[in-house]
Amino acid sequence: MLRITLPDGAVREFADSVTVLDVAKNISSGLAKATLAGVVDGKLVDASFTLTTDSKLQLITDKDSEGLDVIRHSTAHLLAQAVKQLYPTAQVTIGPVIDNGFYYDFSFERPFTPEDLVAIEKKMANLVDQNIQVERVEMTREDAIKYFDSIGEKYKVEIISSIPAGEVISLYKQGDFIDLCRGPHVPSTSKLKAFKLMKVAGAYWRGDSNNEMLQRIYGTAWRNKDELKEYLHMLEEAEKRDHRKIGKQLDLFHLQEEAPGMVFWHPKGWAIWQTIEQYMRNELGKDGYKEIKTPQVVDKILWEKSGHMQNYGENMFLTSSENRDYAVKPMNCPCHVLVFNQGLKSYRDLPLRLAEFGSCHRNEPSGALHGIMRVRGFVQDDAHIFCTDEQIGSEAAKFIDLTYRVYQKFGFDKVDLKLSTRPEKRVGADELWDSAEAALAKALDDKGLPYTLQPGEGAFYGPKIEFALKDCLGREWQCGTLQLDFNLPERLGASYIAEDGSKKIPVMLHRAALGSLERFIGVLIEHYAGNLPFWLAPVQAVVLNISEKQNDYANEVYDNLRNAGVRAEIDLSNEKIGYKIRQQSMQKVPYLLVIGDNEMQNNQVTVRKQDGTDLGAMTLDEFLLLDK
RNA sequence: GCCCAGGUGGCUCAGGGGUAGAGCACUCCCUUGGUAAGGGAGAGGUCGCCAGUUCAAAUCUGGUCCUGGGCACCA
Repeated sequence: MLRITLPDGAVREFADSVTVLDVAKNISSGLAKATLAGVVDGKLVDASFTLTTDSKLQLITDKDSEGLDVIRHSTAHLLAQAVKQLYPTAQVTIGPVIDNGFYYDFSFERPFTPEDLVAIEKKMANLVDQNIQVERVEMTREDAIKYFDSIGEKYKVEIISSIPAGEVISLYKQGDFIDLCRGPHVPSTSKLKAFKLMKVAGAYWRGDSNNEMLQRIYGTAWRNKDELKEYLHMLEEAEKRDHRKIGKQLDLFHLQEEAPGMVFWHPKGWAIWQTIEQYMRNELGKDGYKEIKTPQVVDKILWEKSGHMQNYGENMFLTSSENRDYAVKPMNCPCHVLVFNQGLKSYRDLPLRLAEFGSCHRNEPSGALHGIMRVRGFVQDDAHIFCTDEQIGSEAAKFIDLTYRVYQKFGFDKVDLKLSTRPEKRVGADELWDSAEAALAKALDDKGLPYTLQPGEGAFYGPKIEFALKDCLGREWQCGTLQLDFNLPERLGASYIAEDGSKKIPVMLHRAALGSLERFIGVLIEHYAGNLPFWLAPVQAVVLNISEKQNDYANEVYDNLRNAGVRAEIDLSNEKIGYKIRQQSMQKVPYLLVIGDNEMQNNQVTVRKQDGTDLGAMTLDEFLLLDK
């Protein structure tokens, strides 16, 4: 007698052994049809899994997130099966589930073309129609290696060899296609109803750029056609928010090949920039930072002393003059230490917070560039805090507060936090790392902020906290950062006189809230789809006349707006009001001020918001109070 | 840096060995019109760059630069 306990506590009894699917059938035929897999005592298994002892069982259908993952995983196998049928010489490697879908990496003698994708997708649909059963087979390690070796799948052989001895080797067979896989999988290909192949891309075998480049086919898979359609629609909408597209439409900036990875800011884009910079300058002032400015081009010797030449040299732009070698600064930190080093410092001077909107250049690999999100020339809202060991915690807390305050102002409330701890290759005593990591973790915990731990991902000179924001396509961009540094002050000879009269080396905190302003503006544009809030909008209001008769009055309003500090423009062109409103609406201007005979007579303006709301007629003073 | 796909008027894109096309934008004229495109006329391109094949190259080939999607990278 076998007792199976279901999630609702109900117990069903069976003779001796029973499969997951049998249990589903025992409950209802509808459920049996919907069952994709099961969770037995916490472990995800196939629907064909046989239970032989009393167990807890949860049936998995496409309603469960595990079910969707199983669908995606099985769709990856379906892709591999289709590829093997169409191109028998292709070798299979790995095919995991990712956000919204899956990919599968192949080794093949020629690249897959977009036409190939169409053919493969067609073949996949055909295999679904055939309703092929998916079976699990277990093998010994030797047999599995022998088998994959015999069919020439050398990557699979390599994978099996790296599976720890003692682990069960499971294979999945659907028709004539057999793949090494942990599983579980859907019981038959007919369960896969909504998928689409998205793109081909190169990817290194085992993620190592020294290895062969494989061909990765990306796909998306869903529970049903409607969900698939919804996802594709979401992607289209996200593309409309792309900062590169909106940057062009709104005439904010451009990039061109004469300066790859460096931004040409246009008047409207620069207006956004200036607003942000001024705002940050003010916030930094509130927190006791002192702003400085340091050189762009600095003797190579400094970078050798700082360790940048050795550790970061490949990414630095070099130049020379009169037999002296220089580097264009990739970071501001060494220069800030040089400022700190001017004059004898006392413990009374600490914490010393030096801020700079410093322009940096990094020679990023060409393939890494991405709009204004990943560039070679950028400016950070950078600052370095020189402090004692004891001050690390409070300074970290103060900075986290600043960052959240600032993000909130810009409209971001979803931030991913990461704490990166000591890497294998590092400087500084372990006790120092212990206390530094603990100080950062405590600062986060004290504020009740959840974070992901990234063990070993810290910089060689200290642990760090990273603040990441997401772009419209879900890509994460690191913006804020807080890094402890026990190394650089010492290397560059920074010191202060402690309370007891001894000479000590200060700890240095590298920190930026927005990170690169270029990237931050890119994220902002996508976050708001170009509809920036009033305080950030490059053009805040446009004065529109109905006809020539109101030109003088319109100009007067326009002058008054600018005198009141509003970034205003005026359109007196010989066009109908509907046309002008369309033009300015597409430019995403927060307020349009319409002036006709009525307004002129009453000394008013009629205000139309960007979303189309008509706020009616009001005096200019009343308008100016709207966003106060 | 690596793999793949692109680069055609200001913008979005079509064309694809025989002397370059559309829509929008732009200029001028008519219209002075009340909340997302009024009408007419006109101007504008060495088809990314450099070679090669050809009687002839935007079109084919090679190289190169840039952009895009991934991968790798992001002390």
